[in-house]
Amino acid sequence: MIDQEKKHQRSTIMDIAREAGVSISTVSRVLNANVPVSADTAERVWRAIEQLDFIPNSAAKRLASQRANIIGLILPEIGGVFFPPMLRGVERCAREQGFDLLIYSSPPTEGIDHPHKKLLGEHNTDGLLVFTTILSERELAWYYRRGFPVVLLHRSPPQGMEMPSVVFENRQAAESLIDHLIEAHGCRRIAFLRGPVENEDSYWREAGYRSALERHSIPLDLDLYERGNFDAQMAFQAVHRLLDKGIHFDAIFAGDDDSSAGVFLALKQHSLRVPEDVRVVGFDDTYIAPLLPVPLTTVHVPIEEAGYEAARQLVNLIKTGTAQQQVVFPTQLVIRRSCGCCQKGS
Amino acid sequence: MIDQEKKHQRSTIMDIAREAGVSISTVSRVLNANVPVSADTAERVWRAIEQLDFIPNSAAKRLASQRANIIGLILPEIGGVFFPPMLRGVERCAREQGFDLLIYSSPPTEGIDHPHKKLLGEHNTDGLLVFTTILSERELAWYYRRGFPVVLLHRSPPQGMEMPSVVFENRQAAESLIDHLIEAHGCRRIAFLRGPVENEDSYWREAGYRSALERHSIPLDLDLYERGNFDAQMAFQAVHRLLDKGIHFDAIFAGDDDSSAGVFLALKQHSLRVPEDVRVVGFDDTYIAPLLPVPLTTVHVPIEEAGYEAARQLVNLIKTGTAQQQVVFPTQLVIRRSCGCCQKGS
DNA sequence: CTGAAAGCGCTTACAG
DNA sequence: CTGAAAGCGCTTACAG
Repeated sequence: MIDQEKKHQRSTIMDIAREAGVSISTVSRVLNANVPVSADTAERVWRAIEQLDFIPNSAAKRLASQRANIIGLILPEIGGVFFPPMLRGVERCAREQGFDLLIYSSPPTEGIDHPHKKLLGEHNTDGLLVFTTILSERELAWYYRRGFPVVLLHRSPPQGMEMPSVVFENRQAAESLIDHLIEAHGCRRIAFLRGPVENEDSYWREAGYRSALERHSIPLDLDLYERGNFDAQMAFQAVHRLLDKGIHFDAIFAGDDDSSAGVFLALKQHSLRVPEDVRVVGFDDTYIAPLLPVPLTTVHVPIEEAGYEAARQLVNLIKTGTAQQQVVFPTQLVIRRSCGCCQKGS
Repeated sequence: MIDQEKKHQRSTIMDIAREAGVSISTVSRVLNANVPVSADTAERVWRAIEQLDFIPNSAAKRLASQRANIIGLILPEIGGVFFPPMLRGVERCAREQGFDLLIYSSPPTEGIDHPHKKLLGEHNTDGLLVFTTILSERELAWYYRRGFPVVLLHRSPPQGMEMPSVVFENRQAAESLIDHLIEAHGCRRIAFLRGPVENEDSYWREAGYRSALERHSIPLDLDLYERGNFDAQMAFQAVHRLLDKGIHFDAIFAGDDDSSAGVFLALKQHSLRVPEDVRVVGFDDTYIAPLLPVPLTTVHVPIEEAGYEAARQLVNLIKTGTAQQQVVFPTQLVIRRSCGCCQKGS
């Protein structure tokens, strides 16, 4: 067991003022550099700060200034390969802007009324970054009514709320992915693993899938439509269901990269080869895409950049009261080998 | 562009006091439930709180109580598959304990003196969770001298500092992993990809590797010793270097699971089959282990549990001034197929 | 069980 | 350019 000593006495702005022979107002001014201060006063103050190893107390600062300089990030759960780059982007921006980052990952909370308002809000942050569907429309409205800065990431604002949002181009990219399978590889029976039901990315990827089929006059076959949930485990089971039902397909659009990993595993257990027997495509181009059993054909999504940008918009909204209505990040088809391309190439 | 309305006026403890017809002291007491309050006063206060949708201002609370109820987590960088479960554990514990979680991921900062002390410390948190080598010994000492609560995760305390730490059993597990390759599969030339130089896990995994070789009278061959850095990219290059130099080996201990992914890729490019030509083992048992081209034989490390436990120790240290000196989590060999076991089995 | 009052460590008009 | 003073919204001895 460790028994910790008494706490060391921190120095305050008053100690600095005394040491430098000025008032605390002046110390505050040199710290914040928002008002002109004579060079040699500043010099003396800095020396005192250095000497006493002074770091301003954030709670006092926040209380007095009515600004927290904290942004909150709230997301449904921390997992998969998608989350780290997003957080990296958010964190980098926060640091650059001098904001602290408070993070909450919340398990599903069905039926509870506004479960989050006590965790993250005007009482402890200046604004909130909200990832996908973690907050219900009612909860978003709660913040919105108060004029509390919120930026949505991977989600568009609900009807009637003008909230800035950062999203991706999903539909077109999904369409070209499916186009590629049909046109370059002659696929006609492309299974689709749908993502989470409420998820917007999921919705648009499906729209792209449907539209590609339609443009090529391939009727939608509901047998080929399965639940994937953007999750390797679920995808694994979904493919097993398809195979157990004896459904035939020549390709699978897994919905995202994580799901593709589960797809590979299930196919292998049934001794189906990729891409010879079944072609597989994902979405996101996370770091596992090139590492999968067959390098994955997928769509590149600039996840870290989007995280950064969302934080940027939030800081703008906090500081200036304005932000861009919607930022849509472009995505890009990445052809590797799981679709059947480059069979013998590098 | 979005232009946000004026901010909504938040209610304070004074509004509640007025509404409930009591003093602010009483409101504070029912909120904190640390002092007896008569049932019907409490009732009235709660009603007022409900009605005015009151949430106490954390900055004021922190300033007045001299407790932040925030723990800080500081780590070198956010990436790989290791990070999400760790953060999930930390976050879950923080939430359960009513602590906010502040997170800093810092790029390498060589040569700067105490670069972190302004980011995370007594001025904005109650204590710090420090992951691996992100803080230098000097920086740790800086916090230590002040009696600031710090718990180390994946790292033992430096000489002379009694800091609680949460670590894993690496050495024995690595040894059994290598034992298995030698005894069950007759390997004699086992390449080793070392992790980051300063990393403690890396150090002990190497110790286990060496000791297994020694116990089987296999001389250590430095040709088989490469830099891996716990990273798929680096591992990929390392394996290429080995092969380009024409060095022969019958197995690779990749150092961790991420590295194994890079190893698979490099071997495939050289048309070497796993496990027929080369057996591969990893460490950590992250979620990609079963998803790799050949399900990975590795060592299970309870990452999320350790994150949770580290946060738990930190909260203890903050609240009671005491914590366990060191918590060592057991690890466990997980045999899959990349070592050559279960060739035709499930 | 309850209230009045001091105090936490800053910021920021207001004077000068 | 600088200082004195009020105030941010809570907590917590101190009395009663």
